[in-house]
Amino acid sequence: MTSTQPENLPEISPAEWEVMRIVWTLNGAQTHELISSLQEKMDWTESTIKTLIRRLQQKGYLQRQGTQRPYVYQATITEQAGINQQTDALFANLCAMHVGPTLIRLVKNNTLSQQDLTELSQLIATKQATAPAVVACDCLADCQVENQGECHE
Amino acid sequence: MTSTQPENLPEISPAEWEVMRIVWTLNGAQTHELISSLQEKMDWTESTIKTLIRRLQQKGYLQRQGTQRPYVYQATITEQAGINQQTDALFANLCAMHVGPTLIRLVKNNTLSQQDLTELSQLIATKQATAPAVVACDCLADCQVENQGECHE
DNA sequence: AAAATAAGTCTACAATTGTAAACTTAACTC
DNA sequence: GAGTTAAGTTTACAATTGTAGACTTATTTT
Repeated sequence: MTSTQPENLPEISPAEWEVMRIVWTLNGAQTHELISSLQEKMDWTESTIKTLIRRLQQKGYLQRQGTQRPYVYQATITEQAGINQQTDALFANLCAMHVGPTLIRLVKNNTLSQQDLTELSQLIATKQATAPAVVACDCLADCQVENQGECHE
Repeated sequence: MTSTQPENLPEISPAEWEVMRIVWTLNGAQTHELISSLQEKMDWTESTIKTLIRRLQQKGYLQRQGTQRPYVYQATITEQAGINQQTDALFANLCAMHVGPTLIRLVKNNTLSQQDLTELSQLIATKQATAPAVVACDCLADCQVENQGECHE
């Protein structure tokens, strides 16, 4: 897997993630926008949201625009970069053997556009040229050596 | 997305996840196996590992086998179920518009077996019949209505 | 300019998580 | 069966996270 930690920023927590989504979606947002958007979805007080905004600034994911007071908060990384960070963190800890079935399941369960599917399909065709017959488990340091494929049995 | 919370067990934390991987891989394990396996990878004391084992039991993810003392700890959910739980939790919080590119990236960056690729390819062919031209953002409750596709611009 | 409001900061506190020492109990070894 | 060792339990403590009240400072309104 390729690791995509843009800098070495600390991770975005689930609650903080909700704030980032709005900022990304609106391409920057003011406090009151964040408050009203988030309160439609989450049962949070203003105070909670302000805390999350502050922590995201401290962590380096949000930056204020300008010096006048209705500040606009901007994200310091793109949404896709944020998503990559989250997915990479997750996939880095999955058994290699289970990644295939997991991706199949995700493709199955999510709505993809025609273009996504076309791209995927091309990508797969390319990969088929060099794909191995099986992907071995990599959960144990010595799995291949000692268990010779006997792990997960 | 399909939600896969097998029961309503609390979530498995990252450190706990490492323990589960070994249990899954070895199809059940004793304390000393967990300790030696994990210490090859993580810089943890025995004590830390014992704590994680205990918490996993409390959370309902590990169960002891038998009554004699070298207990064997068994997982109460399959590895794939655990992985599904983790990935579903993550994907449930991604903007629908970004799921496609994210899956493409994951397929690109991971090693898949010939069979995985074949299955994926068939799945994609099936999906192409009914896939929409575009997948709209679902970050804001009223994104479609109010922003008419203007979000994320 | 005074009042009202919105924005921002400070402080707080409980739950979860990472990390681990110390203690107890069962099992194995001589 | 006494001692050693492995396993299991209890307790602990700091960091992070979720959650939020209270206070301060700008900004806007009348």
